[in-house]
Amino acid sequence: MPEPTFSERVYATVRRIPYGRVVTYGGIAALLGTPRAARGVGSALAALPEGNDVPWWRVVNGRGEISLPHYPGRLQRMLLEQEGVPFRRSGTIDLRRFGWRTQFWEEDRSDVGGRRPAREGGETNR
DNA sequence: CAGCTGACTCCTG
DNA sequence: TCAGGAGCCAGCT
Repeated sequence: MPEPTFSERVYATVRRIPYGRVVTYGGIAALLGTPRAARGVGSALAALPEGNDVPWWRVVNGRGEISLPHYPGRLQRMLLEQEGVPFRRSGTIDLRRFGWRTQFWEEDRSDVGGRRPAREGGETNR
């Protein structure tokens, strides 16, 4: 296992999320060093097999809500509430209180979400 | 190797 | 607060 795939690294990171905490897709991507790969994180989790040891339910979107519109039984919400993570009436989670390492990327999100860091000089680095 | 798709995120009106 | 549009990534066809 010389070069773990992106998905492998995603799973490894998700396994480190503490019980009762949640992380956003973009947050996982940022921890992996690729803050713009939030979509890739979603794809990786979507490919998870049934019997896995990855707490995928602790991953939510940037607005603190479940990103599984077509998943039956509200399973993710049930599991989170079971861990003590409360949902507001609007169906969102307070990431400021339950987000793991949330304040870390609150300091600088200029790289998150498909947006590139400004680079006004217009200078071609080479 | 080109083209699509999607458990994403951000900006603007 | 909500809808529309655009950008970025990994995995599949």
